[in-house]
Amino acid sequence: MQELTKRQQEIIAKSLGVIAERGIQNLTIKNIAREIGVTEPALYRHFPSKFALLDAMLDDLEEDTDRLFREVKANAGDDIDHIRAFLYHRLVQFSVTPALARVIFAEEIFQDDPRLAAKMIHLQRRHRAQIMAMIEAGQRAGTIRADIEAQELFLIIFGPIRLLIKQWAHTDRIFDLPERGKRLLDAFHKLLSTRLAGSPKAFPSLTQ
Amino acid sequence: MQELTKRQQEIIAKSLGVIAERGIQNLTIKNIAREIGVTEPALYRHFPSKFALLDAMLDDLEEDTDRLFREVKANAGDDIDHIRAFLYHRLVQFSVTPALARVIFAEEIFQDDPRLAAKMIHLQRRHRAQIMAMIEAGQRAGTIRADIEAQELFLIIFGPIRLLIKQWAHTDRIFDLPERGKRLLDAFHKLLSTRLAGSPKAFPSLTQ
Amino acid sequence: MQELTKRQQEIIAKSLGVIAERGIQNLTIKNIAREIGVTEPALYRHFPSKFALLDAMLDDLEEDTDRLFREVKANAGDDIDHIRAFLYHRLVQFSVTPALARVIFAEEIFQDDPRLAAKMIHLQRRHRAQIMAMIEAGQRAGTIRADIEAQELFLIIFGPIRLLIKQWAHTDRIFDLPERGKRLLDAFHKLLSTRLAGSPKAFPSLTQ
Amino acid sequence: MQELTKRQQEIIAKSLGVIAERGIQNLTIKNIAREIGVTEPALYRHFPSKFALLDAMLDDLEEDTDRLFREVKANAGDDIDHIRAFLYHRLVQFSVTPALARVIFAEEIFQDDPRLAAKMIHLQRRHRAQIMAMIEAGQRAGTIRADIEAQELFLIIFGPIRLLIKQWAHTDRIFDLPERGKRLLDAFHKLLSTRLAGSPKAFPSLTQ
DNA sequence: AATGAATGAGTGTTCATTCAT
DNA sequence: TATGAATGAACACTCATTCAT
Repeated sequence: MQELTKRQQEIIAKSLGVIAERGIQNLTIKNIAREIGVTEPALYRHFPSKFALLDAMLDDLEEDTDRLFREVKANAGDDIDHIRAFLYHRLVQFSVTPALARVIFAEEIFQDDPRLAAKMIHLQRRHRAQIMAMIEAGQRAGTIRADIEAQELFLIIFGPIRLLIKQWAHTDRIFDLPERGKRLLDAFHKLLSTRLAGSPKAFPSLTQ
Repeated sequence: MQELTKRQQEIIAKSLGVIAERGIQNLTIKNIAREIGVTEPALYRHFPSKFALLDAMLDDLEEDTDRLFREVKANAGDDIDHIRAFLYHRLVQFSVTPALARVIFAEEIFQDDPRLAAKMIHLQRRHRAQIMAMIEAGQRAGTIRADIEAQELFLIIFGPIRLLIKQWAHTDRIFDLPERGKRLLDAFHKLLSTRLAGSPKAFPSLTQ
Repeated sequence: MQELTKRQQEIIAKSLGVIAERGIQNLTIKNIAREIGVTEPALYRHFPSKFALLDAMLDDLEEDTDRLFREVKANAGDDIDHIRAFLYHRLVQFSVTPALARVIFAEEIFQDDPRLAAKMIHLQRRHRAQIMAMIEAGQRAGTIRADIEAQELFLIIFGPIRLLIKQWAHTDRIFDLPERGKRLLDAFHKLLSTRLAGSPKAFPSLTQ
Repeated sequence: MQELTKRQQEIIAKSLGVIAERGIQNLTIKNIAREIGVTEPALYRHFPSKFALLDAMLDDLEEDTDRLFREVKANAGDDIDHIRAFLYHRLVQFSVTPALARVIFAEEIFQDDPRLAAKMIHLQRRHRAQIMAMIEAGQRAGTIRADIEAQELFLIIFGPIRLLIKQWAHTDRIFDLPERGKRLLDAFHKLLSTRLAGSPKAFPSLTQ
């Protein structure tokens, strides 16, 4: 989790580009090198191995997500607002950097290296824990319906978002992801909030 | 979509075995051949290419799903019952043949071959259409809440199920998938049904 | 230590050829393949890895040596005759297959793989034990001088032979190895035998 | 054979360290640079190529050996004493700088570059000539038995020493090399000296 | 005197596929 | 219906070396 050099950041960025355009199974050293305009060995000056590159990529991803969690929590609103804001800005993030979506869904491939698989699982577990904590807090505070267990609510909230992202990625990003996401989040509001109907809060814009 | 020979069926079955045990990225001709106990060229007697094999595998999958749809619809109950029954039996199917779960989530890899990608998308589109039709029928019949569009309801129903399956696969199938699925489906009942509370129908057992 | 196929034997033979001509550090898959006249992947049909190839080569070597030991012991003569016969025929073997000499002296390179290093050491230990046993038997029988410990005698016998082989290999095999060996073995006779002077036995010719 | 700078000497010393710890086949520019704590290109300030480095290393080696010869000859004693003293102090040298042993036995690798190979051979030839001269002088003076040719005596003296060093290096230097060497040298005394039994001279300690 | 960034050639290895038998 | 033997293309990675700074 150390600081990345400029070049390392560039490599990760271009790698995400390769993933976005050709899928993660085509994220080869050769393809990355070609994208950057150098030969393959050049990459090894910046990352000691492909594993290290992917590892740094996942770290980057985790940091991004953590930052989003922090920013969302720093804003006003109750727990349900926080969850909705997190998910919304996540979708915005994806729509800006579509490769992230493909990375998220690439567990199958990370599965190949046990260390990356472990990291991916750890990463997902942490995010799940964050969301779960918000849900439970909302249930205790009475803003989220409590007749369904938090465990199930997590699936009900996160599952549709994931599926939406997947549909978006698979339809060549034909629709506006955040826009469709809003409708989904409104539905969440209707389904899960204990507040009487009434338009839910707008999403605060974040610094990044 | 032609009839498969006994040997072809065996190859597909063993291939699913390889996927279940080692992931789809390890579904190589060599691994399949080893599993069956023949040499690699032998496979080419039965399928002209790896593509053809995967193609047949997807056809198989589609047929399975279609059969499940038919059986579910043949049973009594309203639309919401049908949807719940379909999803429940899907989970049972997965828990019996875990490889199916990995195939479902392997779109990334099928993506490599445009023909397979198209087929995968077509397949998913068809299933989505079936579910959507049920949802819309339920909304018209007044059994499913109509204040959320069918489009969103589809995400809200299918997304959590997919995520549950993924969690199950990624935790080495540590929990009982159909059992956890039931709790999720109960939650769906609470969220989506217009019927007053009351235990939802039990799931009919199907022939297969 | 299983049976080798014809092709495997050929590969080992050609590999020895590569070693003889270009040194063991140039024993690359590419060079072997080129020598045989196939592409590199073809070799992997016959040996699963380069390690397996080298492993089989060492096994072959050990078998050869063991056979020589057996044949030598089957001949008449006392222990000192056996030792001398073993060494002489070893030199003949080397002069026929010069690559063997380079393999013998290639421990440095085998050292790279811990499994091969272990095998090489095991192999040398076994041969040393065989020679030592002969020396000690000779000392007990009174045919070999006993005022020097067997341990030292082993060095005194084997060391010069090794050095002679090395000189021969390093001078591009300019001299007749067995011929020069004979003179060395005669010297051994003078130095180590308790028998009165007199020409030592001639070397029986072996079947192979 | 020009003077080496301080930095060049350090590089050679660290290179010997790399050889001692990881073998000569791991003597890469990268490993040397890492050992010294600089980047790879830095080495090229001090040696124009890896060849030049190895070349200087061999020169160093030769100089060391020559110095030992001179010092040994400067001491009292007859030829057989000189030979024994030379060998003994060589063993001491090796036991102090184990890398030297690995260099000595790395001819295989030097073989790759014809210039280094030539140098190595030249070096060995010169040492051989020195030893041979001593042997022949001893034979003329009547202190070394003359019924075996000097050529063979060289093998009989140098071969066992080399083999001992090799055993020592290959057993991770488990035994005391000079100590075991003494016993070997005592055996030489018994075998080669014409002097009647009686403890051979002790080894003079040298200045270095 | 040293570095950051790069390279051409080469390493062992795996892949889907072909072909003669 | 299967095998033994092979292949072209690709894979991640290492090597000694160069060059601008």
